[in-house]
Amino acid sequence: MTTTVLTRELVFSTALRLVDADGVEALSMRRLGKALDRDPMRLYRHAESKEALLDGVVELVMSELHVPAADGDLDGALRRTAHAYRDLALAHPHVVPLLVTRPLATPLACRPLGTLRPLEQLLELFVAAGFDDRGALYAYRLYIGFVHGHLLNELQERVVAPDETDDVLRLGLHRLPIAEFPRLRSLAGALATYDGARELDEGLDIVLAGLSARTPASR
Amino acid sequence: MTTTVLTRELVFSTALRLVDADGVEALSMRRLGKALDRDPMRLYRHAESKEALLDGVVELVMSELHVPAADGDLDGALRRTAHAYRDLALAHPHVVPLLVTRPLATPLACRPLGTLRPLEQLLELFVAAGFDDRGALYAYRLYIGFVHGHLLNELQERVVAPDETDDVLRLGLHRLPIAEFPRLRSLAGALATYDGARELDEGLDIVLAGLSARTPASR
DNA sequence: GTGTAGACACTACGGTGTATCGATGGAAGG
DNA sequence: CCTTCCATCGATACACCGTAGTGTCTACAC
Repeated sequence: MTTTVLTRELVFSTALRLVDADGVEALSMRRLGKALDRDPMRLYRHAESKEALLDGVVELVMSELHVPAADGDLDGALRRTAHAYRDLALAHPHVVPLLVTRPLATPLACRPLGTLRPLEQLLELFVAAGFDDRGALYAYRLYIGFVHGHLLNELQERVVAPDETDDVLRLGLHRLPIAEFPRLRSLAGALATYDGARELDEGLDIVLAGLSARTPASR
Repeated sequence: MTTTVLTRELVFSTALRLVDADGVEALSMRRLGKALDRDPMRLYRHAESKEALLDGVVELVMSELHVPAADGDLDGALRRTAHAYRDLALAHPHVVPLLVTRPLATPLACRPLGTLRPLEQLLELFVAAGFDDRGALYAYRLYIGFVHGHLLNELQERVVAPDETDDVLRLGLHRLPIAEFPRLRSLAGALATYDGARELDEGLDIVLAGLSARTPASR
C-alpha cells in the first residue's frame, strides 16, 4: 500500500513516464491512476482535466530547458539552447507532438507559466543584443520556428523498421513506384547517414547569420 | 434515404469537413457515419482504421499543394509553394496538427503517396538547380522545416479571445506576473500587428540566401 | 436454382473522460 | 467525552469511443 500523499509533481512526472514509455495515446486517467495506485478520480485534484494534464506534461519538459543569461555572446547562447532543446526532444520524443501542438489550442497567456519562461528568457537575450521589442519578437519566432522545424524533421527520420539491414528495405522505399518517385528512391544512402546535430548546426549558421544582419548593433 | 453509393472520396472529404468545422477531436467514426447517413462500420471498407482515416485527411489536403515545375527560377518556385502551403494551412487550420504530427508516427515510405508527391517534386526542383542527392535532401529539410516552423508560429498567433478590444486583455497578457515576464507583457502591440505573409517572406529571404550560398552552381 | 460477392446494419466488448454520490476519518467546538 | 463538520477518498454511472463479429439483402455468374 502506498502511504505517501499524492503530490502535483508525482502526478505529472509519472504522467510523463507513461508518455515517454508508450506515447501520448497511452496516457489515460485510468492508467495514470493505476500507475499511482490511486483512484483515477483523485487526479482531478491536481489537473482539472485531461487537457490540463497534457499541458502539465509539456510544462514539466519545458521547465528543464535552461536558457543562459545574456553575456554578449548571442550566437553562442542561441546555439547552446538549441542543442539543449534538441537533447530534451530526443530524451522525450513522444512529447514533441504535444510540444508543438498544444500551443495551437491555448492562447499565449493561458499557457502554463513554465512553458512561457524560456520564451521570456529568449526575448531578454535578443533585447540585450540590441533588438527592439518588435525585432526581438521577430527574431524569437524565426529562431524557434527553425528549431521546431528541425526537430520535426529529425524525429521523422527515426521512424523506421530498424531490423532490416539494407537501406532501401529498412526505409521501406521499395514500396514506392519507381516511375513516380525516382528522386525519393535514390535517397536511401543520404537518408541513412543523417546527422541531426550537425544539420541543426548548419541550419543555425544560416539563421543566425540572417539574424545578425538584422541586429541594429551590426549597422 | 441516401441512394448514392459510398465512395472513398466522399468519405475522406466529409471527414475533412468535420475536422475543418470542429477540429480533429470532433472526428469520430460514429460522427462521420452520421454525417454520411451510413452505419459507422461501413467506413472500414474505405479506411482500414481511424489512423488511416487521419492519414487520408492529410493526404487530401496535401494533394492540393502544387509545386511548380523546374524552370531555372528556384527561388521563385520555393516562394510560390511556401505561400501556397501557407494558404492551405490557413484554409484548414485544424488539419495542421495532423500535418506536422502524422509523419512522426509513420515511416516515410508508408505514408500516403499523395503526401509524398510534393516531397518528390521539391527534391526534383533542388536537383534541377544543381544540388546533388545529399544536398537536395538537406535543402529540402531546411526549407520544409522552416515553413513548418513558420506555420506553427503563425497559427499560434490566432488563438485569442477576439471579443476584447484592448491588446493586453485580448491576448490575456494581464494574467502574467509583471515581475517575471516584463518582456512578454510589453509585447502586446507587436503581437497584435502580426503579418504572417510578410514574416514568411522575410524568413524566406534568409533561408533562400543561405541555401543559394550552398548551391554548387553559385561557386 | 444455386452460389457468390459486396453493400449495408446491428450488436457487443472493452476502453475513455468526467459528474455525482455515499462513506470515512480526523479536526474543531461543546 | 461526544457531536458536528469538512475534506478526502472509493465507487458507480453516463455518454461516448474504436472496432470485432455476425447477419441481411441485392445483384449478378454459372
